[in-house]
Amino acid sequence: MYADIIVDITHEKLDRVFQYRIPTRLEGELSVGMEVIVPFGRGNRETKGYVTGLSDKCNYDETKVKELLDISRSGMAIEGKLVALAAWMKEQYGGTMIQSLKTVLPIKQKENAKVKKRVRLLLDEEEGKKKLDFYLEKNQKARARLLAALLDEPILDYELVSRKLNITLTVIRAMEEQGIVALESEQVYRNPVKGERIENGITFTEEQRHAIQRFWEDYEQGKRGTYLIYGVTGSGKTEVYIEMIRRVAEQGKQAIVLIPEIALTYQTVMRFYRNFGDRVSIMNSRLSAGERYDQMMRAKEGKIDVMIGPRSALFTPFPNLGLIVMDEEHETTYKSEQVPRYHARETAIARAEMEHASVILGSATPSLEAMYRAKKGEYHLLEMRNRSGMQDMAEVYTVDLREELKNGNRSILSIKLQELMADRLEKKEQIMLFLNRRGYAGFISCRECGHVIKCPHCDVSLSSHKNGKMVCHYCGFEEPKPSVCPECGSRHIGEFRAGTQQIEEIVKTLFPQARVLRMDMDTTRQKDGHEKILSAFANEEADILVGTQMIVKGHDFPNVTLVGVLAADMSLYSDDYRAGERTFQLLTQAVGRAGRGTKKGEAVIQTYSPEHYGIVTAAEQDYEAFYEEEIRYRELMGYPPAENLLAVLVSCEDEPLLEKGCRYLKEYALRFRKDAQMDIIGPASPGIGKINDVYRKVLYLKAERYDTLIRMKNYMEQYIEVNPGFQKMRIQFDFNPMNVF
DNA sequence: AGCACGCCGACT
DNA sequence: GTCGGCGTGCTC
Repeated sequence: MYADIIVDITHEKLDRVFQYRIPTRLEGELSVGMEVIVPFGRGNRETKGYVTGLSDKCNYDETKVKELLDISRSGMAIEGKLVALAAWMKEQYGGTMIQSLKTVLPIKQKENAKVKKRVRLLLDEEEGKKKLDFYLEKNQKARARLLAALLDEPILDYELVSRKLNITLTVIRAMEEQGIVALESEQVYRNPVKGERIENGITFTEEQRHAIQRFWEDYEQGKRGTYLIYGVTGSGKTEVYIEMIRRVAEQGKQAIVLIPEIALTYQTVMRFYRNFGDRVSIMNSRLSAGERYDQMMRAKEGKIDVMIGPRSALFTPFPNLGLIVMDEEHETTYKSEQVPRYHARETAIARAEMEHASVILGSATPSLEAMYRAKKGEYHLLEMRNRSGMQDMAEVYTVDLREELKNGNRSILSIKLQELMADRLEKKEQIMLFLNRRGYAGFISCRECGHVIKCPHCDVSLSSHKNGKMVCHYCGFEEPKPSVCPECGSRHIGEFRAGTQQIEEIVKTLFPQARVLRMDMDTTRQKDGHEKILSAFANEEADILVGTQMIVKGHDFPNVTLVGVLAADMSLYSDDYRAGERTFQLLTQAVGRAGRGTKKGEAVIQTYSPEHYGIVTAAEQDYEAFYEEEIRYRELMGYPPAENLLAVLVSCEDEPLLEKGCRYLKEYALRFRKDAQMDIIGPASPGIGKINDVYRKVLYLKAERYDTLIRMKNYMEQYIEVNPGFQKMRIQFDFNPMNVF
């Protein structure tokens, strides 16, 4: 037996697997994720390493393979656990072990290393000059070079010495032994935010107290689990998280708080700072690699109790993890779009199980997955239905755009919305106009009757292609675009097209006196564009903010009393099975933006399908009703979470070969399904059929049980590895995908 | 990163 | 010859 080992993860050149023979006495004892001691390099010095795989074949010159020495009992603590998590991720989501390890372990980068090594001159100037003459005389060039530089500047960065002066470590060591220089390292931690701890005697509502108590009773008894806090906007979820974390931290354990990147605002962070002082740290994409690494080291050394950050913060190397909080659990950014395509929710639960910690999921509009599991009893459901403040929910009007057309209004702004806008401008209150383009993929709909063309097999909208056809992204079904509506015969059928720029223009012509701000991909491209626009709007430098979904997340604008959702259908008829869920979430958030201050808010939802349950339930702010309806659809169609879906993305430069490969793969998979319940649909063309001259195809496997899909993934991975025909093809797996390819 | 190997100039 | 210093390249 042989073991794949990666040695201590510090150096780029060593960031690959080395194979070692497993001594008979350790056979059966060794498993993936363990920390071991191996002889390494010419001197066979003992080095720490991690087992990343086990096999009975030797892929290297048999005579050069060494035997591994022992299992390391000491450092088994943190990295070992994360390596085990990486192994779980590889098995769960596919890809290579190295890819998983890289997402899990903080990589020390050369110039950003935690310890900054410096070389210091120990001699005074006179002695130094004498020594320099001596070196020059003896023609010891490297030493002379270093000493000359040090006489100029007595302390030099090691980095500079080795790069610019081209002095190797051996030279420095030799001079160190002679007492001429010293090599020292200084710990420099960079802490991105400072704040002081303020104890606040907070009083909880009945619901908040109940949620905390439920969690804490279990925790004190040593019971760990996953809890879903379903709490409406304004019910005070953050205070609950903070209290739970405080109690866990008091027991000497640490907590990770995951939030969607976009919600990582100054206000959120300050709330945690006020409670945990400098025992809390933040991760975000704006931190440099070095700062990130420093945060990880602080965590590892027990210098902080709480780490806040997006998806990647899940891998904080806490020695004694007690709790993982995932706020806005339904957000799609928790799913990684790179291999391994892991979902932070599942991965958090897996990590918590491995390290005996609990997980708190929180949302005002829980994902179908989370609520489904909660209802099945896998998660504990904690509800908070009342707002802790006094403000009432906004009044919502649903406008039928088909009626508008009948009444001769062809504008994107309905009469109702125009009236309300005029009223707000008069009262000097603010307005948000929201165009939910997310997941928008050019569906075909009738402007007169609202009919949308769908796939007869998959019950998702067909996407319009430039070649005059409509296709299904799941099964590949194709049909020519119709010229009249198959429902009502109207000629007003076509692609729904509207952009934020056009809306801005229309608003400006209708209300020339209004100050309009636009926020979309174009206007936020520059650095901090996002923040600039939002703070300008918050300072009431504009009356109307027009934008895509990015305007409805986070930020509170107390003076906004009107929200207009211009075309709710855009996300409703995107081409994947999560369209309804996404629409409900976006509408709920959008409506929630209105009337956050003292004044009551109103919202207008414009749509061609006012009877669609996603829209009706969002207008009524009725999550329960939405969930019941949506889960029925998922069950009927076999979509997650009722069943499980695995997208297999195959790509290849050679198109005919790709098609052949997909057919083979499908046949092979069908042969191996044995008695397991499983369907395969496709191959279909993904949204982008070709990237950089590489063609792509997708197969979807649908199964009742998740482990059936994992087994199929493993079969397929094996199959393409041994079959030389697949050499030129790349294959990627995506479990329960959030987006269509 | 850390170690040995081999090249090169200086000195017995 | 051979000794010590220095740069290069490899590590299962």
